[in-house]
Amino acid sequence: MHLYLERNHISLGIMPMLSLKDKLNPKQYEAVACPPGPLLIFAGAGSGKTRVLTYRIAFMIKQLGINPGEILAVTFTNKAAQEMRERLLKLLDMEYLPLLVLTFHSFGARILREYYEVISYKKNFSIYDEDESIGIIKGICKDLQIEEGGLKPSAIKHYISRAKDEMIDPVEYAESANLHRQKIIGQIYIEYQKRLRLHNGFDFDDLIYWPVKIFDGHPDILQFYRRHFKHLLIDEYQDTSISQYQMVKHLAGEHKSVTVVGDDDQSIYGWRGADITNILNFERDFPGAKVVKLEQNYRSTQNILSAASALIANNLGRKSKALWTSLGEGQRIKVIECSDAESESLSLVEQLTHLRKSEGLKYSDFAVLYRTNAQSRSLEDGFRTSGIPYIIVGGLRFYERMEIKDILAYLKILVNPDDNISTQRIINVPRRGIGDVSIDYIANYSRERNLNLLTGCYHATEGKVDGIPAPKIKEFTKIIDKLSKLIDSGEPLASLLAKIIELSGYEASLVAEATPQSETRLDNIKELVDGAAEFENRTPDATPEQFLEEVALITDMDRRDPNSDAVTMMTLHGAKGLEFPVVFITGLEEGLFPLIRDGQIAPKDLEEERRLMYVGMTRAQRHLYLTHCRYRRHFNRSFFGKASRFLSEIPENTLDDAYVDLKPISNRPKTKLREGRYEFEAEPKRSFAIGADVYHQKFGYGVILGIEGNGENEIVTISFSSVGRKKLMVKMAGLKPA
DNA sequence: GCCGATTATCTTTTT
DNA sequence: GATAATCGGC
Ligand SMILES: Nc1ncnc2c1ncn2[C@@H]1O[C@H](COP(=O)(O)OP(=O)(O)OP(=O)(O)O)[C@@H](O)[C@H]1O
Repeated sequence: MHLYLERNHISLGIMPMLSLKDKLNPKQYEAVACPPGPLLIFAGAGSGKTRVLTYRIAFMIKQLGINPGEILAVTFTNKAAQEMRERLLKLLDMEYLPLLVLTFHSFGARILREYYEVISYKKNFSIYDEDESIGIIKGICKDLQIEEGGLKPSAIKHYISRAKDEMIDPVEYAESANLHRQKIIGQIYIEYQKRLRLHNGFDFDDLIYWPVKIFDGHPDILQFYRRHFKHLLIDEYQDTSISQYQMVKHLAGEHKSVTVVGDDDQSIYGWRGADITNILNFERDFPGAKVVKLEQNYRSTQNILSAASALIANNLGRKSKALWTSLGEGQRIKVIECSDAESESLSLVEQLTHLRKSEGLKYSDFAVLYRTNAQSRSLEDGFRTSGIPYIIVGGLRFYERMEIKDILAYLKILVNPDDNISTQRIINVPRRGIGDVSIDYIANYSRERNLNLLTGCYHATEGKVDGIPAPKIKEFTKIIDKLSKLIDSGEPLASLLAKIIELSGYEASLVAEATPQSETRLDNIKELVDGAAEFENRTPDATPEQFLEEVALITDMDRRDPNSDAVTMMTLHGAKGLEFPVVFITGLEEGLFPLIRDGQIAPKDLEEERRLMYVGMTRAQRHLYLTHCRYRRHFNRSFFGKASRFLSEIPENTLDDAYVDLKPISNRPKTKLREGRYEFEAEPKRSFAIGADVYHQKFGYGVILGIEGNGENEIVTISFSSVGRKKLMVKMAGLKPA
């Protein structure tokens, strides 16, 4: 084997073996270079699984001479796909790679773009997001007069999604339903699938479900894909669902060149249908599979690794994995107790500021992680007031914003007129005097005649729909007419969107509103046009449908700009696969993390929370901080007091005791004035800004953390490198800017 | 019937 | 602390 490779390298003169062996340890190399066939790389955090996967692709292309077009690489997020592609380009020293690196969902969408006909769908289908899917379910509950029996539409959607993950079709689901609740869901599921088809739309789960169905029923199509993609490589295999697994099985076919990498301890998407048995049963599913275990961690120091390993050892029934590092003991983990969320944020600022200076780190070397998106609000406050650059990734996505979805809805119905969901969305946006009652009339009229809603609108302009004054609806159809002409004449995407914004009256209505909110909305829709222009540049012969598809599947994670120096704030889920020199895991309170609803948590859910903690801890390279608060306002009331059980599962000897139980700083009294109906926070003149570096004669250098009082009574909280936190009167302290 | 404004509700994690 | 159901004025 080695001989063969050596010879190849010499004759081809590319990707010298030396560099490959330089960059991989023997185990990793074994995985990278083993001949195509079923291969499982099963290993703990930071052991280089993703790296091995990437190198294996490069190896296949350069050393084995495999045509890149025959390789299909699947990642968990679009961002991960993009990163892997970039790394491959660099490794192979190429500018263009005809190789597919994408998510299961993107891949499924591509299959459907080719073969929508065999499942009786039409061209230019829409892809519905979670909100739109739930909207359809709400409509069904209303129309069918189904008493949901306390089931919320979002809960119903969840059950339907899980069914699709398990490839259970609506009729099957309804027939096997035993409980009353399941029967109701089955009924809704049947109607939901019907309506999706009627609107020529798919939900996220359909993007896997239908391609698998197509493969099930059409051996010829399956054969085509098998011939095309002879080598499959899948990252984060522990978080694949049953439907995704079936897709892999289908595609693997006889050739069975399937490389999967994963770590059962990092499975954190069970709630979304991920099935850990996929990875645990790989050897059974693919007889003769080679298994490579990687044990050296290249990311974290020993303290961090020991702590994470001890924590995850509390889970039962896992496959234990050895993990070691040569990076040394490193710093101990610091636990910080704070009085409330506000002081938690300030503590982060304090630690970050010191560490940045003492270690010469960049802001982008830091990550702040949390369990729920809602926590980002209080966390960002301290950063904002201290002027520390940060970026929140995840949460509300750009393309999920109301104004963006409104504009895109216009584009969607131009592309897919059957998309009643989008028609309904913008028929009266901006307001043109067509209320809910009128829309209902047109909707009923349309349904009775098997027309889509848009066609119904045209009928209404001819006075065919009772109770609808033609002129108002004509205002709407005229806009659609004009836009249709533009799209038919091949108007470029960005200018088409600009026309939508103008002709729909959307822009005018926002300008007229003239509030701070309408201003940002205006900015956002302009950014949308810019984004479309950028998309056109990147993919010159792209169609509007392709743009809509990209927009439907893109994650907000892409917003992390590698060139800007900012602290990253994101959920623990979002941090999967990433690494940072310094990681703060926040909100470690019993109830919040682990997250517990209605006072109870199932053992398997608790284990998933623990895996999430494990994922979070193992993102850290050199410094790990864990914070928790004594009090936290959850939403309306309710506060936690107890520290998370996870903290007690971390061995004492990996913790820095100097920071255990740090005294909480007192709450800054908020000076709030009421004036009319608006609330202002007083912003008096300050001698120093929060975050400023200062010098004190006795205490030395420090950073301003907080400021209270005014003029003569101005008091600053300063964190000094020498003595820690102090409160001083500005008048007396004789502070100098440092 | 439509619209703007006020009240109630509810908040995990995401492709 | 943002969105959805509800209310009262036009
Ligand atoms: N042989 C090696 N030599 C030097 N650095 C390595 C080696 N293998 C991996 N690394 C580095 O270790 C870090 C972790 O690698 P990678 O992200 O591939 O691990 P992983 O197993 O996918 O991690 P996780 O499962 O925790 O996301 C990366 O910074 C990578 O560059």
